[in-house]
Amino acid sequence: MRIATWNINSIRARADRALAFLEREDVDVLALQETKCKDAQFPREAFEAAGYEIATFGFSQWNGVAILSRVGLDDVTPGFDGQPEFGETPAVEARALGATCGGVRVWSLYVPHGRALDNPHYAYKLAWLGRLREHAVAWADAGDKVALVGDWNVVPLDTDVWDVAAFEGQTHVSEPEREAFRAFAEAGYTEVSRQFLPDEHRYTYWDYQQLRFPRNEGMRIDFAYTSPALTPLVTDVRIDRDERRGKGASDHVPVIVDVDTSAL
DNA sequence: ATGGCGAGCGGAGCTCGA
Repeated sequence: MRIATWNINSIRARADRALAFLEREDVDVLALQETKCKDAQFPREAFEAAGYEIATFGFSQWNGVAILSRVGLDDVTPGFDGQPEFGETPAVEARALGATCGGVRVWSLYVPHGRALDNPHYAYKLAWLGRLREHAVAWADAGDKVALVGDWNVVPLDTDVWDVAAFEGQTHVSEPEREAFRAFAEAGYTEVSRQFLPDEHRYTYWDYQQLRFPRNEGMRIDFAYTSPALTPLVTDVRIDRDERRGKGASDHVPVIVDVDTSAL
């Protein structure tokens, strides 16, 4: 089974690219982030015609997550219990969606950005990751095969960005964020993109501005954490860097995880 | 060259992103 995760930066602007990607890479399950639409606005028809079931979770033009699957889509869960809220009128944002696909519990995650170290969004980000980790521990203890995939908005290592000094004092590289990210590994999860692609300066995101992609000045912020029961079944991970090329690309590229489900 | 912000909303210029 092939699972992919992709911050697509608007599904309506890039439905064609998503369809081409699914076909090109023969993807079974696609976790999307930043769909940027309400559930009713999601362009379902083209994906259904291609053989996918669709679960969406979106309230507005902000955030939004979805899961497409052609290997089953069960127990769909918008958000996780106790998910921290944000906003003037605090509310759960559309940043997490769980579904069971072909024996694997997949969570499409769009971790809050943080905005700045002194911004309330930063505390929100840390609380959000902390609460998710509590669930992750319980799922691992239960022996579940869990894939926590998405845009984590954390740069775990200095070598996951072209010039870490340029990010001094900013979000994504701060120690509390890195600690919150590592906490999943300490809970027994394995970030399998690192396992299969350990080389430095291998990015999943390049800003639209300042020729970041042509200069290969990017960041590695999209990851796939697998639970102890799932990790041994992962046979390969790839980053589809070519998806960043050309007109109309998202600023993120897909991360592709292959799972041996022959025993499931 | 793989390219110089992009998307949504709304109908200009703002918010958000990382």
